[in-house]
Amino acid sequence: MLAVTTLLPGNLDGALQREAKVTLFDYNVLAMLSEAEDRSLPMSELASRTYSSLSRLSHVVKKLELRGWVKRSPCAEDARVTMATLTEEGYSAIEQLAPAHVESVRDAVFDGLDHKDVADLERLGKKIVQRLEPSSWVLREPRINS
Amino acid sequence: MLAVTTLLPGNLDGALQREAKVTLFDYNVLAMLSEAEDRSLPMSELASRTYSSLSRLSHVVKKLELRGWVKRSPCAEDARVTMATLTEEGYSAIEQLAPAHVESVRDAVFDGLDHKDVADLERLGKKIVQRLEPSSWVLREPRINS
DNA sequence: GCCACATACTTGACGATTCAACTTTTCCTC
DNA sequence: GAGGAAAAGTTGAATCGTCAAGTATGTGGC
Repeated sequence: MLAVTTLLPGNLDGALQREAKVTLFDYNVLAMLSEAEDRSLPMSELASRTYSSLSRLSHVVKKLELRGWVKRSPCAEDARVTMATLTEEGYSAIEQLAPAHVESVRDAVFDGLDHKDVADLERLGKKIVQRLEPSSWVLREPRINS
Repeated sequence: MLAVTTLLPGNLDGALQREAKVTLFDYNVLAMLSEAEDRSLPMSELASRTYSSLSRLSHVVKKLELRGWVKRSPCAEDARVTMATLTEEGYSAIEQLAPAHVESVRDAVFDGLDHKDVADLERLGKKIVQRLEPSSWVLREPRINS
């Protein structure tokens, strides 16, 4: 497990880094925003979807904002929350990055597994996440179009 | 998978950090040394067993040396290699840490899985490592006393 | 309607990690 | 046996992540 949890992020991160000076975590932030309604999420929601602390996210979003990929704005209903929104540039950025990243993931993981393996992987992954973060969104997800 | 590879190391690392100001990676370095012959390994071998770069390992071993847990010495046969050796203090340190860490791992992973799950986990883990680092020691290990 | 507590977020400092450069020693080839 | 490539480490700078502290806003009890 140590091998997997060390090598896999390292591998994916390395590929993204070489490709575009972007971290796996950066990528994931952009990805979550790109899939969200209005390409926007409150910081705390984004933190929980990326499994990160608010602090870490705050630093990273600042960096991404400097690159012009994300912007932050206050929320009308609750003055405590900050909304992070993907900009057009941010959207094109992730659109460009996605194919190579998907390919990396396939390469590193899925090309070596058959259908049963993938099903097992999902089952086991969920069981483990269940213990670590029972409230994680991956455990909800009823998959609308299945 | 992202959830697992993020939450699991985070969880274990956090526990060790709180317990003893030690990283999961530090722990792993100590553990690998403690299981090695003479509690010693060449830096490069240690790096490969901990899935780290030589650079990362070098920094960490320097830190552990400062704590008095590890010492480094040149190797007679090959003047390029330096040997990392666990000191007595280092050994007691990991002896003290181990029970709590094992408990964390059980808690986070194995308590939620049955026997079949564990077998599947091993199979999948190996398949993935196979693609990422075919030379990894976890794939050899014929388990002498099984 | 005020006090305490919880939530949402930011910041700065510190420690960890990566990256690129460099040194030293060994191995290979001619 | 000289020259060049590869292997083993180390180092310093830059980036990343974590932690503790701080601010501002909301919420619930009395």
